[in-house]
Amino acid sequence: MTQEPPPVPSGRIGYLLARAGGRAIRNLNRALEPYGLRSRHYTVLSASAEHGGLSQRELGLVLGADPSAVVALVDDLQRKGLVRRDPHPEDRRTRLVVVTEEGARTLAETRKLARGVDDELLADLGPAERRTLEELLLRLR
Amino acid sequence: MTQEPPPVPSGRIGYLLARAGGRAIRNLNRALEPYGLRSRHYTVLSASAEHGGLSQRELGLVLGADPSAVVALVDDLQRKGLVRRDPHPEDRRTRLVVVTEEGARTLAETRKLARGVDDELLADLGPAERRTLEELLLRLR
DNA sequence: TATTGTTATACTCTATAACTATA
DNA sequence: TATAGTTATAGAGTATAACAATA
Repeated sequence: MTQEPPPVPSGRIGYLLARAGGRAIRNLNRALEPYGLRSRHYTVLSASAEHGGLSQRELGLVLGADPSAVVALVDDLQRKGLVRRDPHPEDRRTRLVVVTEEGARTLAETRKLARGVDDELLADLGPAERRTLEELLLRLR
Repeated sequence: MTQEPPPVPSGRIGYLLARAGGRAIRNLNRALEPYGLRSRHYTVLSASAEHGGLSQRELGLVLGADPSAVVALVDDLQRKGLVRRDPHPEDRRTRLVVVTEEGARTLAETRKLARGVDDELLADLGPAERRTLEELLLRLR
């Protein structure tokens, strides 16, 4: 019976990122279950709110997801009354995803859950280390 | 037409991790295509080689995957002759996943690809920053 | 009783191609 | 011709439950 902790493949930053990221996503999914939402819904909601409305193409870029995947996510949020699809003032092809008042309320509540998941993930890091990590992550390609 | 780069939801380290990790995984999958392998196969190969043989249960912990998912991955690698399932000397339930000579050769080649994916991801970071990032990632829960 | 590996299965995610309406 | 959104669909990935062999 082996007792050692599982080893980690050397020189694989991508692997470490994906493993920790996957864990964070799974934890947030679990936390969002009572709302009938998943982490990607939260990201759509959060990104739309911060920008005051985003096209679905832009949301795809934020999520790193295919536009076809965005459609289903926005459908879900719209069905729950958390976002609207407004016409774009200049381009009639484009539809702006705008957070409703109820969406803003849900966002405020779920943001706490998202922060909680991050706090758990980063529990062993100090505030300065946490900032360093975030800064480095933002500079990845 | 909006010209700004897509914004990132604030205070979401888990999100940043998952996004960068997902990109790294996709890039490695693409690079491994000529070998008929995917990034999870590479991780199994790499972890087994470093430890000199791992049980499938341990591989599941390394991958952060269900044991049932490990079975299929090891099946694939065994079919290609890159790993063997050896009996465990002390526990007859357990089967040790051991890298074959051909597996070691494939690992040496694909390791270069994995390093290349990491290098691309980290192109904007200096060596010290890169070490810092890796160290912080290893301390995440 | 608990654990390792296995199978089957269902569900989610992701990726692709084709279509429409607009530009 | 190119782009935004949409639909349908196939393929990966993930999770769960049940089972046999072994502890």
